[in-house]
Amino acid sequence: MNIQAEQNQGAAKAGLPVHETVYRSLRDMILFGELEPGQPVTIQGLTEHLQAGMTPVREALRRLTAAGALEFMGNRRIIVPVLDWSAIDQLKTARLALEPELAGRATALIKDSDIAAMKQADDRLDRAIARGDVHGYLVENYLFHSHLNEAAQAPILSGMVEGLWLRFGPSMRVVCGVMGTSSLPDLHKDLIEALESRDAERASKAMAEDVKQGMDQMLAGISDSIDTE
Amino acid sequence: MNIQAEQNQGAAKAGLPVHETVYRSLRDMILFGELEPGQPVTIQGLTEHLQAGMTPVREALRRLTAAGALEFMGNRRIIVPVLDWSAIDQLKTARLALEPELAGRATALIKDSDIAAMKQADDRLDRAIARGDVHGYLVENYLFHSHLNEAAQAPILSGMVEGLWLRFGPSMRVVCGVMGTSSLPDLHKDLIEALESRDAERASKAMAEDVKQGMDQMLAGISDSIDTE
DNA sequence: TGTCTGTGAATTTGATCAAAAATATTCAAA
DNA sequence: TTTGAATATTTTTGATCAAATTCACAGACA
Repeated sequence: MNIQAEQNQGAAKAGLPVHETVYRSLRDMILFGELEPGQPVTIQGLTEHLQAGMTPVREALRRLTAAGALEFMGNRRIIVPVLDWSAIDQLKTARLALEPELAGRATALIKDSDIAAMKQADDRLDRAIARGDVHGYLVENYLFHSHLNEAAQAPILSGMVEGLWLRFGPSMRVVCGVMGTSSLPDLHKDLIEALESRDAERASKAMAEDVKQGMDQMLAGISDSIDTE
Repeated sequence: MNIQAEQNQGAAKAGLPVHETVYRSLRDMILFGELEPGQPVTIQGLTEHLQAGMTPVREALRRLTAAGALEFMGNRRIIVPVLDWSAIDQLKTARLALEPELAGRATALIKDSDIAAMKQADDRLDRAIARGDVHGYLVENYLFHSHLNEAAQAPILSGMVEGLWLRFGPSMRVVCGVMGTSSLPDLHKDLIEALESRDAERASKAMAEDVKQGMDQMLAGISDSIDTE
């Protein structure tokens, strides 16, 4: 049995319905770069890959397409979206509109234990970069940000941000693969300091910078891939 | 056959898959106040109401719950969400972050024919208010805004906004019912003038005001309903 | 080039199973 | 006898699956 199928089985143990465990498996695959932009995603392929029935897979795919994490072509085909310049620009706009706001809101509410958890994630992130582990980088970076977003206690806003991450997840891997993880910006330290001193303004600014650098890197990666074709 | 089932059949004529037509029927029901906050939504009820099979209905429901338009309770039940103060506050924040941006982007791109269509929608909106037609108000108001959002040619951002409208759709009707449509703000005229003079800054500001007034009215409606219980 | 047909995948239906809610029933205590 | 809590039963509803259908694409053929 493959890794995803095992994880799917493991999640099922928790008494969750199959469509939910399938959804989570797929979400993680998208978020952490298991899927490549442009890659077709078939129902039957996933039923085998995840050891699940057709209906649960269909439902998980609908949820992901509704969120924009997958793209539904007219002709009953589903693919992993390929982001063009405009898409990345829009994602940058949306992230800049929401994530600094969440960081600001989180500052007043976040507990020391949460900050500690973020520090740990950031440490693991640094080590992942040091060993050139792209997957590890993606996981820890997501954990770092999502932990902060959760702390803001604004489920609607953080849910929207989650949707944005799902959209650019697959493209992240490609960009990281091209650029390497070494030169990636690290404003996380600044952000953590801002949180520790409960400086909402500074946290918000730091987050804005982090988002800006990340998305600009994606934009740069896109123009590269256009040049090299 | 009921109205929704007929519309569903009508949409099916266009060669669209059933799950798509079911989705659109349900989306319209949510958007235009056919469903009440707190109301349970059952799969089997919808299969009869929309004259469709189980699977397409399930898929439509998954899409809507993924968008936050419906809420998935722990015990397999789905209801129309009841918005509390925090939810409305978050929706206000998100709308203020996105819709003025879209209005600004649309200003440079919008065609005169689009502006004309918006004017017509606004006229119908005024007439709906005059005759106290809440449903007509909701429809035309949505058409007015979505027309503008489409013009911005930013499908990711306008998709996000669409999701927000789905979240507060059901609560809109309740608020309108309590307040009446007569006192609702009308910054649409100002917005249209800004578009005609291609003044992005002014269009953006006008949109921000419109959103602010609309959401503040919802917040006021909520505190009313708390007071009166 | 255009049409036809086969193949494979998506879609849809209907049936089955499992879970939760609603209803009815039992039994003990006042 | 009546009340009420606990329990059993029925019914409704959701979850899953497997079979049948529909549809889109690709290759064969005119």
